[in-house]
Amino acid sequence: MADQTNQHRRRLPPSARGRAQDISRDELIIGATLKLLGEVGYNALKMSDVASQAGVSKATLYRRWTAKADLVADAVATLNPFLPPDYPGTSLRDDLLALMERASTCGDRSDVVTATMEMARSNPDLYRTLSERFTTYVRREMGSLAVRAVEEGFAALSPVELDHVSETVVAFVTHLSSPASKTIPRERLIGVVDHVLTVLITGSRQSG
Amino acid sequence: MADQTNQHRRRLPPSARGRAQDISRDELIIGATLKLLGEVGYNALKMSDVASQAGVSKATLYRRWTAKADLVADAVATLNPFLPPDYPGTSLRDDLLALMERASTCGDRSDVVTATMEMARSNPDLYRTLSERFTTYVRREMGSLAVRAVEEGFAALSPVELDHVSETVVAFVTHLSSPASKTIPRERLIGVVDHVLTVLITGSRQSG
DNA sequence: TCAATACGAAACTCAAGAGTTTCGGTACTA
DNA sequence: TAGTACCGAAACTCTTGAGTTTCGTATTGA
Repeated sequence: MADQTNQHRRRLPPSARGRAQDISRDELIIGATLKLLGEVGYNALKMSDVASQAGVSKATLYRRWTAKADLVADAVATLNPFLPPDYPGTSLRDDLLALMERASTCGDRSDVVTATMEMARSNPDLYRTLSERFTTYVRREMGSLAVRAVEEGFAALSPVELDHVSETVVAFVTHLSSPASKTIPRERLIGVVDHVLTVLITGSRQSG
Repeated sequence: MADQTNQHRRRLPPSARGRAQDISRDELIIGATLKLLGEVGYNALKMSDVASQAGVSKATLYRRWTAKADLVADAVATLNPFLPPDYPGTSLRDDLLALMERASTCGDRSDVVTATMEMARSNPDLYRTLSERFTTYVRREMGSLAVRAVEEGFAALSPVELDHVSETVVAFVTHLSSPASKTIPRERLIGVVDHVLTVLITGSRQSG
């Protein structure tokens, strides 16, 4: 599992001679970028705000990234914490819910989802990359859930069907990530799990 | 069915005396706005471009709308052609596909969907309004399709279930409206219809 | 006919914000 | 210890684009 994340890193290389760059500042800058990105979105994000939020000078920013778009691209690319959710394992339903919650919060940075949509038009490549990464993550997790579903006695899903269930999860997470509410109400996630995902996986709906 | 669309019209009222405004220019301006909005999105949309595209002077624009946001809001509000699709009526599947196609093209202006997402962050109210209108439209059409499904012998869907199917349609349409491709590939729509919507409505999947 | 307003064209004002530069000083390396 | 590159702070340049104003002309209602 090689890391393909660094493929498109846009951070400028530090110089060979002279005083070394303080690498710990990278982290501060990326963190500040993500925080502000979540709060105000891409267009309203100001480099000067990033600098002051990171406790760093603007010159330091531009010593590492040549442009705002590059910095943001690298920052968002950092959003890897697509760790497997803590599956309660009590039921398929509960596990699905756990997955939805994890996916919709992106590891505690839910607002970045809408910020990404905002960037989509001007940075289609970046959008595509993130979108694919996200889908891949969900698909992988859904695969393991599907295995468990079979163990619970449900008919197995074909790979194609699994793809569609995964896409459904992604579609709902992005759709529900409204810029209005910071977090997706839990009831809505439950509704999707009970009335959509469960139906797709088990192939039958309960009366109601 | 009163028209609630004009509720928030932001166009300035014309003066009582003096030369009358040429109302036919409104149409040109709105048209140009929608066209450019689809092409370049909201942020990159320039008022001067709208003016020249409409064959109108910038002064004329500002005689009618005080700000870019207002013009765009009115323009997007125009996007009412949420007419019922031409249902082929040959099968539930075909009708679903027709609905998906209609919804995803918004009456031939598919790009506006992604432009709307771009505006979501800075204009949450506008986004909410459009989103609700869209959902309402899909929900209404889905209702009539559900009736037909019952006639074909499928178990009836509860209102709650119908809501979720409708939301699924909306989620997929917005999700598939990538800024990359102008139109959503038909195969993808078919995939969603066959592997998601049909399953949700009929409550069973064919062997995959 | 006349006052009021619309129209296009084009020059204009203004604010915001990206990116740069300078400076006084610090830290690393050879 | 000399040279180089780092750092923060702050002033700076420049572009972009929204919104305004002016002017010469065309309409309209009274």
